[in-house]
Amino acid sequence: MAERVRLLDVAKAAGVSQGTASNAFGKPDLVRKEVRERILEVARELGYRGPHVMARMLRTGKAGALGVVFPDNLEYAFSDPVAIELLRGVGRECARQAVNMMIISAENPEQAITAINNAAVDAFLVHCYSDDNDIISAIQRRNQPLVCIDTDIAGAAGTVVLDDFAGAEMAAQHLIDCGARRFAILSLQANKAENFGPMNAKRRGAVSHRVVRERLGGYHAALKKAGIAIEDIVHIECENMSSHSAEMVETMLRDHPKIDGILAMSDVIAIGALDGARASGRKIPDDIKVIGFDGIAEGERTDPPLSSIRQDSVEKGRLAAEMALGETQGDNNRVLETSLLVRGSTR
Amino acid sequence: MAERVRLLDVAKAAGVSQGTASNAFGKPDLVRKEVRERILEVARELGYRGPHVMARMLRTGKAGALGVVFPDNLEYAFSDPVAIELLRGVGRECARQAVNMMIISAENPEQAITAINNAAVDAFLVHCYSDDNDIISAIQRRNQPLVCIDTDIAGAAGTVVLDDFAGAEMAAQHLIDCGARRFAILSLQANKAENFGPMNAKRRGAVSHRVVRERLGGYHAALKKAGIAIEDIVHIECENMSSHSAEMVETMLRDHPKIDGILAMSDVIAIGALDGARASGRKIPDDIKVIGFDGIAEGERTDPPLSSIRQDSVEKGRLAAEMALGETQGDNNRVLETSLLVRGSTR
DNA sequence: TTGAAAGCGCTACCAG
DNA sequence: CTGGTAGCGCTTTCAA
Repeated sequence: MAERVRLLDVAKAAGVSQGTASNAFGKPDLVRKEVRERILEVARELGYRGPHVMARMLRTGKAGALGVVFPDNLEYAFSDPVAIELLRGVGRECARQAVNMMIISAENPEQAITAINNAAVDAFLVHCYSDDNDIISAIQRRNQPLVCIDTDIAGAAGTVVLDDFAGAEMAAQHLIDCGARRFAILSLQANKAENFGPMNAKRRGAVSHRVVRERLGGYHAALKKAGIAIEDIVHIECENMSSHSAEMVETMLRDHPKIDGILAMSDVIAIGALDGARASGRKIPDDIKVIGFDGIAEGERTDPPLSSIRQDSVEKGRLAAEMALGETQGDNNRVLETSLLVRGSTR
Repeated sequence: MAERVRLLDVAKAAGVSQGTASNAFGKPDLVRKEVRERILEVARELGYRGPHVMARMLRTGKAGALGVVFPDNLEYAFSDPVAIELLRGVGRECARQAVNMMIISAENPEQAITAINNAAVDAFLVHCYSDDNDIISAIQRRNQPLVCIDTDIAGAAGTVVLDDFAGAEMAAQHLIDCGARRFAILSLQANKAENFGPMNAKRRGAVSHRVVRERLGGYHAALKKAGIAIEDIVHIECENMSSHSAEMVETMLRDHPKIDGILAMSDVIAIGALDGARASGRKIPDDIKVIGFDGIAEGERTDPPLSSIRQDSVEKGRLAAEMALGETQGDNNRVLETSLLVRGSTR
């Protein structure tokens, strides 16, 4: 590889100072047209590739990139449909603001901390369920704007969450309206430690993930209002994977054959629930009604199509990116609304 | 915000030279344990946040990130299931090599060029169909390793493509084996210019996108061998969107009601074809057989489940990332194989 | 408008 | 093992 041509070389060859040459590239208005064109011409002749990115970064202190981190599970970003929608929204806003998008990737938490420390970015976006986390501390140590999605983090520059309580309440109320009386709740992971399977009262009381806590609260509120005792509800903690929830549901229906309403905290879980219920010989929605949460596109093509609580994940991502990149203008705590999406699995 | 603490401040306060302080962070083995611990202690007291990323980059010349570009359509990355699988593979390899992943984002080609010039990365990965492209020129101007996926680019450090010809041949042969005789080919976009709708012979001769050219060749080879004249095949160029291909197929079946085999160049297109055929009153696979290309997960849940040519997009992405980040070891032109995936839409 | 020169903060080298 | 120091390539004052 030939030796790199530097701005100074161009300046000398063009007979101008380095400062003027710099302006020819970065602030064309400040250089007389004639001079500017000569500089660009000389640059081309010398094979100058334009200002060195890292040098400019160091000088200006701007990275021109937004860091995106998924601390709970770093490969999750490209596996979960909801995370992908989020990324689509983030990408859209980044494009609008002419900023690149840095996905922080790592195989384990320790490596993630290094990855964060090595990332040349101007701000961070974090999607996670938990808030006590070495990864998050590492981000905060960088002392750059940090916006978190779906959880509250102390000291964050902004927060974008859903009105999860209201959404869950809506879901449960809908199943009640459809005539369900014996409920199972399929929960997302509730704590840092993986502990899948039936949840007893103690575990339900120790939920640390905000999303799970809120949605559980919403479900319970609606069911209680309908005269259903919390103790009569079956609670199961699932991995956010259809194949896993399908198994869980098969087992569950063996132990609790009278269940006629399933409240799933994600559509991915709900889709597995449809499979599990069908495999257990149930007709949906006649024998069991199922409602998910998120409103992902895949829910249109399940058998039967999945009812859900719709959220706008794309907009959630876009908004978060806007907050992270923005000049912290005004309201930094956004709560987005959800809506009921009725499809075949509940009617 | 408080004034930034620099490494020199730490060094002074700890009574060591800047070089030693640097080593305490970056090359701990070179510093006596006792000294190192004092340095780290002092750093903590002073609130030093660790080496400045951009400064280190400038000094070492390493960015610790891989740039990923989708020149054909910059929002495409998070919309197309195949692109997402690709990203998952790229992300996996980046994680393995402890490198972050920079998604180049932009709203238009001009802005994309700026985005590329502003990206602090060590190598580029490009997924595209066309090879003549201002965006690609901009990447090449950076003079960094460039690996391209699904197309050949002159001067690339590496290339990962599919054996598209063989895959397409397999698809067409399968439909023939299933008894189809009157074919329609639903093509991906064939050229830079969008020109959706029926393709005449002239347009078929002017296909610039490698993937389309190869797959078309494969389809034709198998059909010709079965005694079917190319002129009797209906060719339609589709946008890679199910809703679009569904419309196209409805129209097509009105004009060519006897079609009994559909060869789609992507599963996304094929899924729309299923919808369109069903809307036109056809039974699948009895009246029409449909086979896609890619083998995406969504194909399992369509009605009926979609037959396809399976490719391993995750591995494709991973391999490309490995080549881009690697020391250019050995074979830089990989051709991946495909396999036939028979499901309900062809039996 | 243009030129000269001062760093941005760090790592790598070389000498001890 | 440690210290001193050059310089990565650029942008941005400040003066002319």
